Amino acid sequence: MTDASPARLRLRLLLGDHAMLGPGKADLLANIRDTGSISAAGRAMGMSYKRAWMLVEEMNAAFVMPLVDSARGGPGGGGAQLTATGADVLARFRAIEAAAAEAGAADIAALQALLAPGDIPSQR
Amino acid sequence: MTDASPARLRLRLLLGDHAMLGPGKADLLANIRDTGSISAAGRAMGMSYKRAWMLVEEMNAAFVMPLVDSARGGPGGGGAQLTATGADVLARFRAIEAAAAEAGAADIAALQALLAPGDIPSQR
DNA sequence: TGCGGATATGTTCCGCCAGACATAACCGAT
DNA sequence: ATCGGTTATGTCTGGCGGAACATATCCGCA
Repeated sequence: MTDASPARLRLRLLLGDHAMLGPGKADLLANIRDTGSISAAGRAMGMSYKRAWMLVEEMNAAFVMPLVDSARGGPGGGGAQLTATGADVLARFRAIEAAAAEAGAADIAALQALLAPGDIPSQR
Repeated sequence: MTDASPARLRLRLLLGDHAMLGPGKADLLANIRDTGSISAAGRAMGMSYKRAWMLVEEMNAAFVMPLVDSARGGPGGGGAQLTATGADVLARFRAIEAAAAEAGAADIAALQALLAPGDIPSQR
């Protein structure tokens, strides 16, 4: 069956000592790629610019190369795009998400079958 | 020192509408099974009894059958053990964790190779 | 050459969640 | 009958993360 239900598996990678990568940063990367701007990406996901920028700073600092390339001024006042490393990191995180969801699909379904009625999203 | 073990992938299952199962609850289940007591399990993991009990209550409410069976009074003042459902849920969660870690191992390693020096735990 | 939009960064303030503390009820054991 | 250890549950408070607000800076463009 096609899995029409929403993503029910959130995973967070503890890569370094304090460097971590989770759904929030991944979504932010995707939105930056789509919008070409940190502030627009933040707005798109109801996140303050400051928070978005802090996350970008964390990611840029955590890896050998920045994941997001930003420029002040310029056409439209400035902008930001993913670097090749950024696109790679995002793609790999999505791949891990997909692989994990697939690998655990059977057990996840089994757990959902044990859920109490009323907590099941399809049956409100 | 808290994390000498290579815990590099934390996953959290969003099973129902608001029911979620993560590493904290899984560890709590394991400790309850080992100690036979909610309070002892909480102490073992540096968690207040109240928090431990709240997590147990959440889990018991989320599933069709309780995961933890508890009794007041009795030998030793009382106690708690995992039900068959509880043991099953715990085992399945561990299985999902293992499967996810294995399924994403290659990409995780690739991401770690992109880490900036200084954040790498193996090079402390 | 000033304007505008975006990045970059600091400060202040408030909500809320986690833990500390308190208490009741339960029941085998002594 | 009392004690002790545990479950069960409420209240209160402090800290902390995040939101809101404020600015400074950059640079293409009209």
